[in-house]
Amino acid sequence: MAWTDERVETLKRMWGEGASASTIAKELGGVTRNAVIGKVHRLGLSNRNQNKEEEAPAAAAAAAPAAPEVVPPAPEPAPEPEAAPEVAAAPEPEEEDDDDEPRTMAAVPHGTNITPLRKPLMAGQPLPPQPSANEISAEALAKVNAVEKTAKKISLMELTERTCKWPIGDPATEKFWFCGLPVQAGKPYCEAHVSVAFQPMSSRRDRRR
DNA sequence: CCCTGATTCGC
DNA sequence: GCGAATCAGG
Repeated sequence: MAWTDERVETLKRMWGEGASASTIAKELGGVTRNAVIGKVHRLGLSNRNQNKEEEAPAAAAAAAPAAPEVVPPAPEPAPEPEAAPEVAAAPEPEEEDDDDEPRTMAAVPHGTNITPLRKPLMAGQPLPPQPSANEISAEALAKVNAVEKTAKKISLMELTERTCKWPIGDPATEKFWFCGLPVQAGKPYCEAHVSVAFQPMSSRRDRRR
C-alpha cells in the first residue's frame, strides 16, 4: 500500500483528532501501526508539542506565553444529572494508578439513568467531527447506557487488571456488578466508561476569588 | 499481557 | 520514503 494523497489526508485528519496509530492503521487498512507512526514522524506531525527552539531560561523568563487556549463556547448550562453522591465506594484494587495529567473526575454517578440530552439531530446532516464540547458528550452517555446493557456483569472477585471496574447498580443491593468489559490502555475502565469518567482537558477554570 | 508512541536502520 | 523491529513507557 502506498501513501496516496487521500490516505495521507485521512492519516492527518485522524491523527489530529487524537486517534491512536493502531486505530488509524485499522481504518486505512493495509498498513500497520508502525507504518502509521513512521509516516506521522516523516510528516513532522508527531506531536503537537513541537518546541521551536530551546531558549535560554535566563533571558526573558517573564515572557509568559499567553495560553493559546481557545475557550470553547459553552452555552449549555451543563445538565448535571444529579443522583446519589453518597456512594463513595470507589473500586480500587491494590493497584495505585498514579496519573500525572491533571484530569478531573466527572460528577456522573454510576447506574444512574442518564437524562437524555437534547440531541439536535438534523436529518441528512452528518455532523462533522467537531471536538468542542468539554462536557460529557451525549454520545458518550448513550454509549455507556448501551454498554451497561451488554456489560459482562462480573463480580468483584472477577475483576482483573484489564476488566472495566466501573460499578453498575447499587452496592447495597444484590443488583450490583462491574462492567467487566476489556479496558483500553492502562485505564481502569473500558473505553465507554473512560469517556464518561474523565474530562478530556480543561473543564472550567473558576479560579476567580 | 494489553496497549501507547519513538526510534533505528536495512531496504 | 518506507516500515518491521525494537525500545520505552502506562
